[in-house]
Amino acid sequence: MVSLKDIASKCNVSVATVSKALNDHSDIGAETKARIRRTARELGYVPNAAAKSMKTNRTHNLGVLFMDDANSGLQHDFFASVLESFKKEVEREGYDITFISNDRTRPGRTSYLTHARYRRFDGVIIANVHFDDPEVVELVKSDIPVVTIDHIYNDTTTILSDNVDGMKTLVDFVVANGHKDIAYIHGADSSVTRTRLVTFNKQLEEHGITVPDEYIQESPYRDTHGAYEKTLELLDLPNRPTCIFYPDDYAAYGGMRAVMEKGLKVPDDVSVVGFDGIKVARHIRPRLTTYRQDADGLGTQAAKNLIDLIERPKTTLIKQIVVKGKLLEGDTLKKLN
Amino acid sequence: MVSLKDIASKCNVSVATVSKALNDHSDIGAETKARIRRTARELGYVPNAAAKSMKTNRTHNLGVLFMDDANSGLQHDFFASVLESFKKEVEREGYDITFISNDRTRPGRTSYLTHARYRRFDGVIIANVHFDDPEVVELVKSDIPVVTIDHIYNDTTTILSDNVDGMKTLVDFVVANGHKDIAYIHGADSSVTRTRLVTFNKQLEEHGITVPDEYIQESPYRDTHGAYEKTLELLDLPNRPTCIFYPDDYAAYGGMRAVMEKGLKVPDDVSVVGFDGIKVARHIRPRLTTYRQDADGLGTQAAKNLIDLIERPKTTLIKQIVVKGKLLEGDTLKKLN
DNA sequence: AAAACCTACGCAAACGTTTAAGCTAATAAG
DNA sequence: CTTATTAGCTTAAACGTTTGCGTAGGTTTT
Repeated sequence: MVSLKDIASKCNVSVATVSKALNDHSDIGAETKARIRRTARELGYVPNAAAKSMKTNRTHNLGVLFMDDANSGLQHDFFASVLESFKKEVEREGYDITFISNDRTRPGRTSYLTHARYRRFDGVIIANVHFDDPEVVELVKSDIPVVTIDHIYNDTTTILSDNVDGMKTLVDFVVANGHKDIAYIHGADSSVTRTRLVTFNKQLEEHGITVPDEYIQESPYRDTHGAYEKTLELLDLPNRPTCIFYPDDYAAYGGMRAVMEKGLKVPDDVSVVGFDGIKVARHIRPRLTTYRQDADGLGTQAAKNLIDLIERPKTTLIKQIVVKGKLLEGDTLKKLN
Repeated sequence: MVSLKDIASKCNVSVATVSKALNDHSDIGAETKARIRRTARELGYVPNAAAKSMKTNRTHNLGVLFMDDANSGLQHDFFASVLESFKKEVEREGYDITFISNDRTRPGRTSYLTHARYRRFDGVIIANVHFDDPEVVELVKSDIPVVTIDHIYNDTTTILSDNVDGMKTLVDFVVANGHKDIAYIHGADSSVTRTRLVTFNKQLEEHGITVPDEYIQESPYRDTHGAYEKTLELLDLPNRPTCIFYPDDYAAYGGMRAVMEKGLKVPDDVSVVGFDGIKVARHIRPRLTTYRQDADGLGTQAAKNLIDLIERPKTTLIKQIVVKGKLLEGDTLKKLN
């Protein structure tokens, strides 16, 4: 590997001069600069990120921490979308991204924070983990700039999908279509889940609709089978709901399966409403009626804010940024009026 | 950040001793070692990957290069699965992964190879890119250990999905179910596409079936709309096929839509066969009949072989490893006999 | 013509490691 | 009792950068 030293000796200047020339410092003569740069190009010089980072204390490398319950990792559509746009945005600013390994079973593994320190990440984005995990909390509380997705900590910038708007929008839409018997299979307990559930109840109340207890069920996120079974229970109810809300689109597909297997039709007999707006759903008939979270927006906002936090720590505030999604009208909601 | 130096002065030993103690060298006394290690723990010492890499010329960091035509990035199910298992496997061996940025439009960007050199990746995995892109070729030809997915270069270890087996299996299965009029909408030209197409024709020939030219159509990978339109054309043929093969599962869904919109039924009127085995397809009815590529196997093999290449260069051969998938029977193929 | 000021470069230290080689004192061998 | 051996530690150089400070020579100001 060719280093500054090689260029220096070839140009008969000092290493310092070469460094300054390549970094375009003002105290190097124009023709010297040109000569050094030409030589650098000729020799195929590539700077060494490690050496650079030792001096500058900046790696231009960001850590990504992610893990969901189902351990779906990168196959989690929503997270993949967020990460993809995050990646694009940070790359524009010259940053790379590296995963913080989350294999908790590996012998000799280090904590998330230790890993982040080892790699000297300039910042970290955290999504979809167990936010109350002590290791996650430790990382969040450290001096490393952090942006979280969909979870609020004190003193940490958070990018939130607008779950309130989402649930309100869906409820309003469903009610506007004449539904009154609306069930909700919500996800496992988390701040997001609570927000949605509270909003669900509140918004229906606004419309003067009360929800019987047995209409509210719980099933993990992205668990088609769980949703399938809960749906069967709901369908067996004497007062069968006309519409069922699901925690996410995957679950909704599980629910649709249950409906069909009962010999019923979506949406003629039962309407189905998802949450997420996974990409593939647009390509499948019937199209799911759902609330599309703006994953791209979340990723981009996360990137911008994290970089601000890193590069302009003095002037950057800790913020909570809410990103609206939008209703995706599909074919799984029946018009009752 | 606490460094070896801090530990050294606290323990009244030299920095060298600390380094050796932490790396368990044999020429440090047992009690000294213990004392140093305890102090390191107390001070919260975390080694500096950059400094380490400068001395050892190893970063324990691997580059990931990926881009598909549709620019779906991480949202590409198949690649996400491959990458996920690759990631898990390399993390077990103490490696991290970092993306090689592929935004070709960014001003001041560097080539893939330059990026890889800048970060001093120990190795690189390449998937789904334009394999004849000069920048990719440059990277492959460099001295950096490389493993490619689904594309063969000379002198590069490749992990291949068994497209021959896949297509044979599908053809055999479809023919065994009594189909004789089988159309194939294949993907855009690539080595994978060619392999599948050749095998498709050959295997049908084996069964004594000839395929009319108009049954062979082209539509890009993962393009539901393209597949939709080609399917419409096929359905308008006087000799309408009884079964249509698609380049991938996404495309298959596009095809199914076309069938439905024509007022026909899958599989009663037209059978549909995909390729890939995307995860979500298992949750949606009707279940797609397809060939599930073993993405996990590909990722794991890629990881193992890349690490071998890095850690045991002398004794590791350049290989081409074929990973079989398996037939996924769904509900989209009609039994005609 | 002396004083002040640029311009363009070099010097050297520093970042945090690793490691070959050297040194000292204690122990084992002859 | 001398001499080789060994255990345990230190010294110092090196990896490839960046950057504050120094300085020599030239140019401008008084």
